[in-house]
Amino acid sequence: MVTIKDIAKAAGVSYSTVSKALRDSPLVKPPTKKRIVTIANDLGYQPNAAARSLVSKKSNTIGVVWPTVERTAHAALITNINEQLESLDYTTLLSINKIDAAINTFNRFQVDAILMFNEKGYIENHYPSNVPILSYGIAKDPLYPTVDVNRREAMKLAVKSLAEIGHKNIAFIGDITGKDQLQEEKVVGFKEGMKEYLQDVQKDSLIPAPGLEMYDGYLAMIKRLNEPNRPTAIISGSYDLTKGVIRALNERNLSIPNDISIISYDNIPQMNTFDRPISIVGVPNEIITKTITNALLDIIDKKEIPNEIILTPEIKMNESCISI
Amino acid sequence: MVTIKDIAKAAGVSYSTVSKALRDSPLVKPPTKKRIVTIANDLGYQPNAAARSLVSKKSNTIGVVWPTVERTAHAALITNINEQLESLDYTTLLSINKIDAAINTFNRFQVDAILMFNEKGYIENHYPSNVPILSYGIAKDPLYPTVDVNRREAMKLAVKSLAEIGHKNIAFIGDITGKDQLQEEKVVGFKEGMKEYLQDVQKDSLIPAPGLEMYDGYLAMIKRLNEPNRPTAIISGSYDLTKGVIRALNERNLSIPNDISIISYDNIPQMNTFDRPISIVGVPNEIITKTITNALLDIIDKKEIPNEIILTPEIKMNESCISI
DNA sequence: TTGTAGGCGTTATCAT
DNA sequence: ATGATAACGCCTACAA
Repeated sequence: MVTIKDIAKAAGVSYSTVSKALRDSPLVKPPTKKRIVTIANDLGYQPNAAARSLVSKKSNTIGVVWPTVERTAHAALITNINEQLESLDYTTLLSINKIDAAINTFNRFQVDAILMFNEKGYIENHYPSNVPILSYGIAKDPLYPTVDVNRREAMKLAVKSLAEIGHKNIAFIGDITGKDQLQEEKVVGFKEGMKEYLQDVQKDSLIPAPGLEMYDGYLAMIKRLNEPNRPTAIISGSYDLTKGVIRALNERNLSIPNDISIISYDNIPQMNTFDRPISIVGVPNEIITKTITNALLDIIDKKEIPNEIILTPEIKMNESCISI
Repeated sequence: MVTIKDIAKAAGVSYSTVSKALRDSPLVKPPTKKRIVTIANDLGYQPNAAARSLVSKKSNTIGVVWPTVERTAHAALITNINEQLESLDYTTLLSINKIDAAINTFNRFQVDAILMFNEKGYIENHYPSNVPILSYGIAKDPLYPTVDVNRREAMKLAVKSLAEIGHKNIAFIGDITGKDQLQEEKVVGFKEGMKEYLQDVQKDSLIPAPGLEMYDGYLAMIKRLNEPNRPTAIISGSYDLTKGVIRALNERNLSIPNDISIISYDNIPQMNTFDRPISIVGVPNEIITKTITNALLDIIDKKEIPNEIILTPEIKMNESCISI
């Protein structure tokens, strides 16, 4: 392992000069600086994070608690956040350990902040941590400052938009079991919308998907199509479900939008990869990640941030929906 | 942040005694030790990883380079490895940055070893690193010690087993584009097996799946079933594809194994979640992870390890295959 | 403009 | 059995 002392020796200067040079301090003459930097590169110098954060109390690192790798739902989010933080000179480290273990690890490593993915929609415990924590998920009486998306509003918005162009028989497809709070919010929003903008939710307006994968959407939709009273519009709870729904409609030779209009939740770039445009409702991915990144930087700087940052969804209607 | 000095003050001892007590050294009297530990807990003491690894040159941490979170293929592997390392008192940290950036980060943090997921099947560059690197993926002329699975052998084994019970019309379903070396190995193995144990590969013995997800398997299989000369046995390239194949067969009212026998690659626990047993070929997940964990520990201890550790697949035949 | 010295939290080697 | 002290690699006043 090559240290600044090695560089100092090679450059014939003191190691504090090296330290300054490498941090591009104006206190060192350009030629000296240049020489030192060159030598550092030649030697393949890597600053020692341990030593650095020991003295500076800063690691320029963000820890992400991510207990369930298997769920790809948030992968796009993390990829994005990672990129943004990198451009800000922060390193992102992930831990897939249990929440408490992960938080412990990040405390020992003195990361500057912790981002906690609150996947199930609730956090049971308050975990002791010297490092500030930001949570992403449902913001109901949150133990930590929380960034969340107003899923309820998103669904109401979708219903409203469809009602405005004459739809009455609208169905929601998604997880309606109530086990996952994040999903439950969508159901509630849908119901509220139906009550507000139309008469009420008919029983069969909820199409239960056994899971949130594409295939679940496919199966659920096929099942629904075999029953009477076909809806004129579908609101899908997620991108993957939408994929399945489209496949089911294709299989039955039903046209979007002539037979069925469709709006999908999840405002992510992948939504544009369908063979036809699909109307979208949700908070754009970049807005979510930008918000999280900024909040992270703010809590690092010990700025006051609101305890709940609730993002408002947008709707992008296009030719996947027609008036009726 | 509470340090050992704070504890020392509170306990009325020197901080070096505290250090010993916390590391459970025999050099400190039991009562003193107990008192110190209690105080440490009360104060919520967390050892500082930076200071510790600075002096001990050890961080008890493994860095995992994982450039593509979106691919769930290795999620089960990582989860397992993480658990095993945790039980050995090692912490696992993931980075989804580009390979070179990730390796840099881990070098700065002085992790004890780096595990690199070689997802595409090849590593282009040799990345400078003071920390030893272990790679998981194709071991062809590897730049780093590598753990890999003999996918080729797995496919040959599958063909052999089917040939032995009388099958002649065997088809392989998977990625046959040759773009992914890991997948290509399977194709080669299948072809070799067909040549060795039967006459040859017929053209339509390869069923091309556009991707590796369940739905790809479903589509590809449906397409194949619409063509003449139905195979009597299918060898599937992955767990997800198998899910799709089964769905397609169900849809066409074809019975496993009466109409078609089936063997699937991927020896993972999830294989047991089908509604019927499916024959499996591959290296059991735990063996892969055990091997990786052990190799990691070995390179940390600077033990010599073979440059390539190629794992030999097993086959578990069951009632999803019948004689013909 | 450069060098010296103190300290970050911890471990390990000495003394006491 | 306990305490003092040097060292790990780096940063930052401060001195020269």
